[in-house]
Amino acid sequence: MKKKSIFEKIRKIVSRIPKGKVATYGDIATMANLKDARIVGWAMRGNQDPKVPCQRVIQKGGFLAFSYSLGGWQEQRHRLELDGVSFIGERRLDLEKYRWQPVRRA
DNA sequence: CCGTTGACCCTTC
DNA sequence: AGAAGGGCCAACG
Repeated sequence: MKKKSIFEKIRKIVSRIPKGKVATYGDIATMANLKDARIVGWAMRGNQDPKVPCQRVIQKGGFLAFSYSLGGWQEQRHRLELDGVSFIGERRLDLEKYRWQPVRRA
């Protein structure tokens, strides 16, 4: 069995985020069996794959990431708006409403 | 192999 | 209530 990089794992998880939903780095880190959210961000930063909706990956509290490699947080916000996500402030969204939780009761 | 970096989060002063 | 620092894990040089 070939050793898969964490990016492969993260990419798979992020790809599973449904449209109109968002996930935090901390949650994704937990999903990937990791203990730190930085690794999640690091994986994206080094590999901005268009197949990975890294736009749906935000910070805790619903705040967008400041360093979005694909054009900044405003570009990320734009993409999320296209997903149907309503923003509260300049770079904040309703995390309580759009938080993607994989196994939270059917 | 050791040191540095990194799109973060939490605890403490 | 606000600000500062440490911590954790993985890849790159």
